[in-house]
Amino acid sequence: MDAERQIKLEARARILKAVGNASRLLILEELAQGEKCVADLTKAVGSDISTVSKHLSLLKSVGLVNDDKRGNQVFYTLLAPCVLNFFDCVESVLEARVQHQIEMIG
Amino acid sequence: MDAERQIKLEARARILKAVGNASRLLILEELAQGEKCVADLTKAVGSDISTVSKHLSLLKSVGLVNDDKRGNQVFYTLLAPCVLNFFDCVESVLEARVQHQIEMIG
DNA sequence: TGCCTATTTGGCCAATATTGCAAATAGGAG
DNA sequence: CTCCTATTTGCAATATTGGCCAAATAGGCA
Repeated sequence: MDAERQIKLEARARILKAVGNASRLLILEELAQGEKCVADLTKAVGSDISTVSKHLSLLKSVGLVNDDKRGNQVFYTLLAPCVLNFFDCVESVLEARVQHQIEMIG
Repeated sequence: MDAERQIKLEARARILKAVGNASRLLILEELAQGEKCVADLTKAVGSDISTVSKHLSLLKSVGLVNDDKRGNQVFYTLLAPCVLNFFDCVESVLEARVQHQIEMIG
C-alpha cells in the first residue's frame, strides 16, 4: 500500500470512527432533528456533560457537526446529513445477519 | 436513554466501528472488486497475515463480509456493498472541511 | 502417515479511546 | 465585581484496539 493511499484511508477512517460509537450515534440522531445545545444532548446521552462535550468536539474535528455559541450556550448542528444514510445500510446488514442466523438454526 | 435504544445503538456502532479502520477500509475496497483470499488481502494491506485474518474475522462477525473455504484457501466476499456508499459521504465531509479551512485562512 | 501451504488463534504489548471528576473558562444578570 | 449557569479542558483510571510472533488448525498431496 503506497503512502498516499494510506493517508487517504486514514482520513476516511477518522470520520467513520467518529460515527462508530453508540453515544456519538445517539448525538447524531438527536442532531438530525435540529440543532441542540450541549445540555440537551447530555440529557439524551446520559453521560457526564464533559464526556458529551468531548464527543461533540471529536465530531466537530472531523467535520460532521458545527457549533454556534449564542449567549452562554453552544448549539450544535449536523453538518453532514448524508451520514444518516449510513443507518439504512447498517440496518440492512443487521437484518441480513439475523436472516443468516435463522438459516443456520433451521 | 432506555436500554433497548442503547442496545440498538451499540449494535449499529459495532458495524460502523468495523468500517472505521484504515486497514479494514482497504480490505473492503479490495473486496469491492470481487472475492479475494486472505493471502491476497494480506499483500494489499501489508500487515501480518494474522492481523489481516483478525480484521476479516471482525468484518465477518458484524456481517459485512462472508467467507468461503475452498481447498486450503479462504475466500472473502463483500456482503454489504452498500457500505461503499459511505465513501461518497465521507469524501464530501472531507471536501467540506477543506473548504472551511480555506475560508478560515482567507 | 508426513510434509507443505493457508489460515486462525492465543498471548502479549504499545498505542489509543472512553469516561468521570475537578478545575478552568466564558457569558449573562444583578 | 460577584454570582450563577453552560461548556470546555486537564488529569487519571480503565477499557479497547491493532499489531506481531509463535503455536495450533485445516486441507491437499505424496
